[in-house]
Amino acid sequence: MTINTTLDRSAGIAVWRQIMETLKAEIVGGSLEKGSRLPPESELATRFGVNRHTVRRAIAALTSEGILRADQGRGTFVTSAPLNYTIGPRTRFSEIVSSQDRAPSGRLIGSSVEEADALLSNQLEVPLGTMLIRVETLRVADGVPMIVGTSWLEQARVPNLVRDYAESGSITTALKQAGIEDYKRKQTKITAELVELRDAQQLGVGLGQPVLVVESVNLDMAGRPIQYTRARLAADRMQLVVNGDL
Amino acid sequence: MTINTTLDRSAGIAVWRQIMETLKAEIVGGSLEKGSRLPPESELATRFGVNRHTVRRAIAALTSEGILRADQGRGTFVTSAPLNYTIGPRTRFSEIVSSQDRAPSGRLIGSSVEEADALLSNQLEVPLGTMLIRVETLRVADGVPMIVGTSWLEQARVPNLVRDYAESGSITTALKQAGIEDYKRKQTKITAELVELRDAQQLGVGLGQPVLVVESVNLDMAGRPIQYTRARLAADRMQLVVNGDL
DNA sequence: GTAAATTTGTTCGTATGTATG
DNA sequence: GCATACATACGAACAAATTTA
Repeated sequence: MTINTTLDRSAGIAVWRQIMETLKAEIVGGSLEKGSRLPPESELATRFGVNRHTVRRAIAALTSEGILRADQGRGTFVTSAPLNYTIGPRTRFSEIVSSQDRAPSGRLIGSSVEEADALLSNQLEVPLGTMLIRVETLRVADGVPMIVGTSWLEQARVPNLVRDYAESGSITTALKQAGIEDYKRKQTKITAELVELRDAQQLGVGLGQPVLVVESVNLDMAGRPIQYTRARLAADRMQLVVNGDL
Repeated sequence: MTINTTLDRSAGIAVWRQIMETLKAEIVGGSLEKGSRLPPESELATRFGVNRHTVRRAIAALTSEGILRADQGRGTFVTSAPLNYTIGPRTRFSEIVSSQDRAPSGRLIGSSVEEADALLSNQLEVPLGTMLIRVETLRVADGVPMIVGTSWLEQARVPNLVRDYAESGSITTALKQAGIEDYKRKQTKITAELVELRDAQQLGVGLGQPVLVVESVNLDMAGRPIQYTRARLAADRMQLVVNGDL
């Protein structure tokens, strides 16, 4: 299925960029699989109703992102497949990534201690003003930034979280060292926004691009909220997959 | 909180558009409330490091979207705040998006017959070239357009789908008349994209805004795919909520 | 193995859109 | 409104690498 390709020439978005986005969406959507060959530039130019140069620029942008590779005389090929991120009761980023043969890594990019405001006290079921640890993390697969996440946890329950996370690169491991053996997802809220500057820099996403925003609450085995997270996902590289009814 | 902004001059997105998106994000984010006055153009020009002409163009775009109103001599004011519409535990996503069945305030905005391409034949498990019915629907809540959906079904299995849908306003009913008593959701994929021109018009969303894209497959009771749907949701008005007990 | 066809890569020129001052 | 600089888009031609007949 080729995605609808009506180009808008007065929206303040360059045509080559609109074509780039369309192609990327088709790759993420699965119409163009990893390893498959793109139609020739001349054919794409006809399809989009533009000059071949314009298609070439879109391809060049995708090439510099590592999504395509062009071989003179042979064609242009899809080099990276989209990462599918399945959410469910036992969502673990590292499990998802490694099951798709990619090397997972989480990096701590910041942390602070702050008091619970109304939203956080409600989500974590703690009194207003409770001291919370806030950690900012960047999750990378195969060297490609995928997710920027901000998590809040009750400081009293995980006093050494920042140190343990920095050592292991894994929240699961850090929580275990605080005596929390396992946890499960309570609820997940999903929406889309335009990327903010800091996230754009962290994710290597262009300004004006959309990100998936996933807000979630994790419960310990006693059903008590342990972690509230607001994650921003590079939408052009990821897709959430939910099995069964939604 | 003003959203910090580094402008990119060769990203294929015009500077006036980057400024427009930044201002819109601040309005959506609540920094600029409805009725409040924008800083003067000259001040915004300084803040963004651009010429006043460029700021004016961004403001003009927001004015034509009905978000701002400029009064000569007085200033520029925020005239509309975005509304939020949450899909929660009480609102089944499937009821709203693909099936549009039990509460048929969905409207048929188009239909056609086409051959299955690689993606569709894979999703629906039919041979390449199988004749499919494609239906386009628009879902409106409280008079506000929320979702544009495109569904494909095998024509041989539901030859009178369009007529039956038009009569009943319900895909469930139309499927029953084709002998398909019930169906269930197989899988849902979620990603975010920039809105396409046609969807922007249908949804009343500004170009350059993100939409949630939800792709889903429905199975009949024998486990055979019956319907593949690709729905686009106005992300600034909606939020998907997934409960942990999937 | 060679020639032709295909496909990407490069270089001109021209016109239009965007942003500044 | 006007002059300037740069980015974007188009068109034509040709070169280089590869595949196909």
